[in-house]
Amino acid sequence: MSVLYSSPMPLAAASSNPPLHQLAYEKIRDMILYGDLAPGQPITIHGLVSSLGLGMTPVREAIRRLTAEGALQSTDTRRVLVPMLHVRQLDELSHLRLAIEPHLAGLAAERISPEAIDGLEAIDKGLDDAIEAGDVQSYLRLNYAFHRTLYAHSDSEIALSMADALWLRAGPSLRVVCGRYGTLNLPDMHEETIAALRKRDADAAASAIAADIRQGHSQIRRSLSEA
Amino acid sequence: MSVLYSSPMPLAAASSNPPLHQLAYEKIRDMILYGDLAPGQPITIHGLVSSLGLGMTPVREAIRRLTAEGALQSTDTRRVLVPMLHVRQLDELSHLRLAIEPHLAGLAAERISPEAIDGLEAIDKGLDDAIEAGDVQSYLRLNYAFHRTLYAHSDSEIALSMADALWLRAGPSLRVVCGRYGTLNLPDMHEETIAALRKRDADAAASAIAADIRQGHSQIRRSLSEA
DNA sequence: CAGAGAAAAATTTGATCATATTGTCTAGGG
DNA sequence: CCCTAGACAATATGATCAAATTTTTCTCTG
Repeated sequence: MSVLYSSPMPLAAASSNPPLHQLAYEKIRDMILYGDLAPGQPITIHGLVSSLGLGMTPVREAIRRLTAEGALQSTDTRRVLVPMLHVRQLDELSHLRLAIEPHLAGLAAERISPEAIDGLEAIDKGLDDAIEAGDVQSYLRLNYAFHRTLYAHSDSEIALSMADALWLRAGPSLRVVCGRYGTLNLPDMHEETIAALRKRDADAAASAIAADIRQGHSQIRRSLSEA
Repeated sequence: MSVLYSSPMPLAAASSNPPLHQLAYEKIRDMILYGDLAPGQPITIHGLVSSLGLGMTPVREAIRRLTAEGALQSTDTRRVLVPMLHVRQLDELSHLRLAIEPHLAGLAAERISPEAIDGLEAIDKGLDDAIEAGDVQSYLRLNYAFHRTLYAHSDSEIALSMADALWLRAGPSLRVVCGRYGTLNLPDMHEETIAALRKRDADAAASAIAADIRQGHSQIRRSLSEA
């Protein structure tokens, strides 16, 4: 599972701290991000209520939040589903990600510490292992972790939240690609990125991330046009 | 964006159609967008419940949604307030708006119809009147309407929703500027924009909107640094 | 009499509320 | 100055109502 709460107190009684709607949000978001929910799949509140073991209110609030972020879509008949990405929207996503993420990477390059770069390298190492093992779950988690961790060093709150929203929109489709082609032909530009970070070269870092995004999206686009 | 009710019956009885949480969302959003809520002002659920005359559940869901969009901010102590924009975040907003809105304007320029341009011109005319009359409410509404209407022609769902979110973040601060300086020294680049649209000149439209954004933000920045 | 299609019942699902529970802030006593 | 009661606000529950979908039933035609 993911790193949930950083407990300042090592003792018990930490489970009730975060509000349930927050917990529900994180769980559902992860389901979307890591492909447990397929594009086009309808979501029912009751289904989530029973599968998450939470009450109705927190789940509904989490759904509202995710809908606002574009991770879910509510139809005119008040039903909710995982959005299906069309080519048109995928191109939009590419454009927006290219407008935001390289910029974040550039800012991060100017601020990130050597230790944090080591951390990224460790993530990337795990990523390579996951690719070799064909472990799609881990691949998706670590790939996201790499980007998210890097961008977090940009110190740009708002842009970061927009990048998050964009990833949420791309998530389900990424999963579909992996399900179809496996993890083998998923090269990335992470090593180039890390090299740029070590040199504190903002432009190079931005370029590497841009290339990474282009690569990934061309995979998704190919997969989409075949379907 | 809002595919609300495609009424099969053109007659009345449409007041109960949209879900209350949707209604609550729109009302609160407008309060933020048009400056009825000041930056830093704390929000209480009960307050909104009684002032909007709605139940607690719809209001809560609307607040979650707005929080997800960055229009509201929830503290670690479970309290909600209108975010206060700091210079740092304002610069971020500028950068993001400049990355997205000129692009939307350019796309719109390639697609918009002459009739729609006339509509924009009418909005701009109303805007000038509002400025002369010192009517801040109308100014904010019409200024938003001008941009929003233009961008809607870009046919870019996702970017449009991000632009909306950015406006929501900037809204309260814009209002503060107007409250401080009135509407008189609020020049805009709308006429240049309209001219560019008539020529179907995407680049010129994008430049005009970029200039408009820079102007507006320099006003806000000045106001912020004085406070 | 078989089958297409419409009407109606049943079921599923979403929306909302009243209320109980839990957590947070505040003011006064130690 | 710290600590604790109580007032206040947010969170969460489960029940109830309404809308929508699916299934069933019925009728009418070929």
